[in-house]
Amino acid sequence: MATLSTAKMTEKSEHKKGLWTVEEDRILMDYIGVHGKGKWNRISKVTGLKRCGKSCRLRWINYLSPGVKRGDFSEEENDLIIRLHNLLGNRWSLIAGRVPGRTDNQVKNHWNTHLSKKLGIKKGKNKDSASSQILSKEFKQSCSTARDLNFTISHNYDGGGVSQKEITGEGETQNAVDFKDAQELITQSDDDYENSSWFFQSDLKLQTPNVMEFPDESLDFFWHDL
DNA sequence: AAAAGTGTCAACCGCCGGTGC
DNA sequence: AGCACCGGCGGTTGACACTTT
Repeated sequence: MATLSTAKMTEKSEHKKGLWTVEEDRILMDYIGVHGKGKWNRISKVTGLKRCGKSCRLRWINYLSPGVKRGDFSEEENDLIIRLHNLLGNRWSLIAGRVPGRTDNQVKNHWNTHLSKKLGIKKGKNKDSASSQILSKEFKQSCSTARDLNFTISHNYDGGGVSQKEITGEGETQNAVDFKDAQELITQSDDDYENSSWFFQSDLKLQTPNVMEFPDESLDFFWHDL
């Protein structure tokens, strides 16, 4: 929480670092109350607050924003995060966008400190789990909007009863219908995630990169009943 | 009681993409 | 086209709290 004790000024920058004080929070809140969000780099000029724009933005998003939920994660939230992480990898902002009241930083911290342990996942440079790393640029360029999408989700199940599932969509209505199938795959997960037939990507070869290329809003129908 | 070890999480950093000039 | 600026992202760090010895 905010404290006056350890904050230091750097040699190079006039911007303060470290934990935010109550007074700094108040200044930032006042500024946003008057000017609204955005233009973060102007805050220090307008208010005299010795914080860089990035720091202000982060403080607002992760702490001061009224929509931010505090406290422990519920079982439902854990469940949702695990499912989404399995699907999206370390796309924390995308995951957080589907967990009401939680920020990407909260979700990321919670995953790293609680859920990854719970699931027995070792932290490391696992590019496989962070499947966003292997996105195709061509795909990115070709999928600028949800309506443009012709997506394919492939699953290789050994034990899940589905050896190969391909889902394609052409236009919004068709997508909504076809994604019910995808949703079924997702909801096949049971309570024991460690034993879940769809959890380990190395076994599954769940090819999420395509899915992850969807614009955030285009996923609404996909997550609808998740 | 105190030192050492461990866990948690707020905040920082570097990078990247979008935008405007 | 090239540059600067800004906002956003994921990875990482470090201060503090808590637990163990």
